[in-house]
Amino acid sequence: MVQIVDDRKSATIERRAKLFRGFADPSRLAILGALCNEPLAVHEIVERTELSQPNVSNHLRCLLDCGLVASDRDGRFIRYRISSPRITVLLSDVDSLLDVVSEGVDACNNYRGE
Amino acid sequence: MVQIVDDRKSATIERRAKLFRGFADPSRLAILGALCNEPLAVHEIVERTELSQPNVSNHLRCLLDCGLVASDRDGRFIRYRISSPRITVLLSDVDSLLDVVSEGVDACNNYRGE
DNA sequence: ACAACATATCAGCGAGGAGTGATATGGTGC
DNA sequence: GCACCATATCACTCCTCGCTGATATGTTGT
Repeated sequence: MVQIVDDRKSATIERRAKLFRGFADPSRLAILGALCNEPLAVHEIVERTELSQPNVSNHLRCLLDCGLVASDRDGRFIRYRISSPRITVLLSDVDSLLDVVSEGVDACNNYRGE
Repeated sequence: MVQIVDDRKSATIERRAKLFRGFADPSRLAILGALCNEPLAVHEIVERTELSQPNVSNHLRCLLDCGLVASDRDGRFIRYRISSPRITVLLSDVDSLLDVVSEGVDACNNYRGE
């Protein structure tokens, strides 16, 4: 019983962490940022983010499997788009949190992030 | 000019990524989750999360420097608390996003997260 | 069917972070 | 001042992730 509750709790935490990790990468954020404006094909994402094509594809695969983006075939293109408005909400909430803590985040070098 | 804009943009993306990375760890999420209910001293966090004491201290240092938590000395204890309600907002955003994508997140094994 | 473009996949390398164990610092009450 | 508790710090190892380069798959027009 306690076991089950603990398992559930940690499962939830693991999920949250995993989802956060989906956002915790500059490349994926760049991709999501680009897709926030409009759906884009892979080569368009490559152009705008200046990431390599395999790199973009790899991240898109990850984002797709996680359900953060969706894809539609359009001729020989594959058009990707944000899967849920909640993602946009999350991204803008992060920005408003950054308004408060950006200074500290920049300064934090413990587990350095750059 | 374009340079500057690009730098700013990427700086923002880097910041977002760094901030997300702050949340992208089960231990830190457990700590933040514990602190969401009430301020706690370190040893209390250790008890509730069942993490090792040095581990908790390390993460607290990181969270403190990033400005995600704040601390007050109380006798020989040091009491930590969530620094901004926006953090709670962010955490609940993630949960509501998980309502939609948890299935996919569980399934995603590309960059495996467990 | 073939050429050209769009996208996906894979192996391998390099780097950064998380946890541990041992130890140091700091505050408290006797 | 000393024993004790609370917290912080440090060195080290392991593991995972992200990027690249080469290549495969797939689609379209001729």
